[in-house]
Amino acid sequence: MRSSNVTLKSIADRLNVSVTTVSRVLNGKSDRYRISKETQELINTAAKELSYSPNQLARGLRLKRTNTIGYIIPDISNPFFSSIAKNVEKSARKLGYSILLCDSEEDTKIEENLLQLMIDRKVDGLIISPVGLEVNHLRRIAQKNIPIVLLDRYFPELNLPFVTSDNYKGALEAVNMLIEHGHKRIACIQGLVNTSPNNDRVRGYIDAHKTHELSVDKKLIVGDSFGEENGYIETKLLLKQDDPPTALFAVSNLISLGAIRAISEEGLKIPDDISMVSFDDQPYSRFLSTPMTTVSQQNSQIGQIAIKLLIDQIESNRQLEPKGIFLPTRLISRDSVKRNINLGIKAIG
Amino acid sequence: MRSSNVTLKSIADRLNVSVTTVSRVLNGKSDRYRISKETQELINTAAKELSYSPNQLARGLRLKRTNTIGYIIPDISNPFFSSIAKNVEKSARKLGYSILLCDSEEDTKIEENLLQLMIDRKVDGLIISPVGLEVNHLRRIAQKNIPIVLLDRYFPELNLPFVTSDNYKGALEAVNMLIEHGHKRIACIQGLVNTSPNNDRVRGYIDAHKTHELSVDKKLIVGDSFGEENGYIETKLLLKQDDPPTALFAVSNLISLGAIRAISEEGLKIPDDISMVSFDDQPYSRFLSTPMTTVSQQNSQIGQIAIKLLIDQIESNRQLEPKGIFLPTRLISRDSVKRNINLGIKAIG
DNA sequence: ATGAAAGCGCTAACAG
DNA sequence: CTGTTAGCGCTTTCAT
Repeated sequence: MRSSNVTLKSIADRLNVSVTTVSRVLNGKSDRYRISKETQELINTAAKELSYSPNQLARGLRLKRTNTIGYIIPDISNPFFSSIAKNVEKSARKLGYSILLCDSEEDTKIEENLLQLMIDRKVDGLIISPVGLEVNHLRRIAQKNIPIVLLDRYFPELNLPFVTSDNYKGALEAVNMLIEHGHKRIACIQGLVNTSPNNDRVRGYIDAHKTHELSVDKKLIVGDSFGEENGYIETKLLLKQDDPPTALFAVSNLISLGAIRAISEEGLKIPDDISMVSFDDQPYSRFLSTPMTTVSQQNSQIGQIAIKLLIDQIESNRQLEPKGIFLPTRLISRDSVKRNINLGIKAIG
Repeated sequence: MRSSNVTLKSIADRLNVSVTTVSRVLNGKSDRYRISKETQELINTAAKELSYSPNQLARGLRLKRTNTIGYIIPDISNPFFSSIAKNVEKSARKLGYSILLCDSEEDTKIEENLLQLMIDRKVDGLIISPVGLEVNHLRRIAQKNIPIVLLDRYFPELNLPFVTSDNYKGALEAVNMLIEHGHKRIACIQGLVNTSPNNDRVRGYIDAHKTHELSVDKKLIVGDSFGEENGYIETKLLLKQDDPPTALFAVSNLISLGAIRAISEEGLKIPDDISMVSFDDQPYSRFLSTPMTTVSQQNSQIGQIAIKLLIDQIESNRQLEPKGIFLPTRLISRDSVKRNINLGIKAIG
């Protein structure tokens, strides 16, 4: 029951023409094949009347082209990813592509299955924010010459185009600022370890110390996930240390939410008792009980650029010489950082 | 270049058997067709060796079944929708379905096109959070007997299954509480007018007044979109009124963010100068400068139930007797509501 | 226990 | 100016 089934054939039969002709007219190739005005008329009106619409499955099978893009994200409910997803979908749609969306739940195994699933569904290309701990499944894709663009997370050792924020510089700038405000014990609550955004941000954190000839206390680099829970737990522990940090560098928006929870539970105040800066600006960041100083990423550009890169690749039918694109971040100063008076001699700003 | 193309045929040729046999074995129908153990072996190993994986386009064309669900949302970057999307995708994936995701940008025209696009792609069913102002395109779908479930927004006049929060009761409870705290001039900043969640919430707002034999000042019901901007603008205007409200009922999380911005710009404090309660709890709600009293919805259940309902419909191959499911909300009290001392005589809690 | 053939709906090569 | 034919990769009916 469930089908309308107006096909090229049904139109052809009804008008006593061949499916070829119908196909040609309906695909705007009337001129190239010099189809008579009358048959054009006939076919067009019939198609409209029956509200014909081509079966994209059949079309895709024949053409080896589906106009759909596979999109794999580690967590669509994370506002960072969903704001990017918005622009990925929108840009794709404007260029005539649809999005097959899957969530890998930060699980490499799931990601791997999803990848196969998308290949089987014959997507024209892939945008993926990989979990980032394993490369081999991605390398396999690359070898199959399926157009692909990595988003947010990349692999230095892998020759694939990617677009991401300049996480290193963003972190460097943020931690520099903290140090210049007199902080010497700055904790870094990291996300998923060995993931490029994480590594780059931690590297920025460390280099900021080096620049200021400050040693890094390894015990102050903690955590292992981009989630809220991680921020909460690690902050709890940090605050219990013998020599607790005077400032916190939270590597993601969710981490900082967890950190805030822990800090307030301990009856402490930001920035009076502890200063804080967080990666990822969010619409609510400025309205938090202490408006948060953040490192803001260009979420809308990231998605757009990734799609453009990918569709270029698809439509030019050539492998892109793989290049990585780093987008600059912006440090947004609000109220969560205070000069550290204990030792804060060097006045600033 | 771009293809591996291990097909049933290529396996069949290599082993000198028919594609039929290969198909049967690989689909686990060996027993039913009494395929010999040897050929089974042969085929299975060959398939593994070549890492065969069926072309889902071909399969879908033949079977008229794609195991994909079309999902249309008005704004994936809205954390309310993205948290639902998380569970829609996850539940679908667990049951063997993929999600074709599109964003209608709260635009009926786009929504209509998207609907056709999904039908052409032969999705097995549809989950849609419709814009909600127009019904006809949805009615048309219903008539085509394509399984569909409405999410968040529904149409009383339309016989389609839906799942949504009990917006009426949620609003009723919230505004009741405000009134019982002595507020008599409560503004309601609404979302997209004539949309079911909006209408139900506004109705709750009005009925709360009726219950307490309080008249409703129409000038206090303002706004026209679920976005942040709307919250900002309307709050600005409200605060300039001759007899400004002592409390605000914001119909969405984004609206409340806008309202907060306006309130703080005017140098006012929540709840000292104005009380506030907002629909939609978010992870950050408790950390706002004034922890926000909210009406919390069961986002994860909503998505799950919608998918279950839809897949039931798909796999039972029958139209569901369309029923609407309303999920209860929960009022989370925090610090954004204060007893109104001006006239607040009736003490409470 | 296995295969041949038809067909899902479409496009393209070739033919006139 | 139009049509015939083949085929994309798969499943299923009907035969044997």
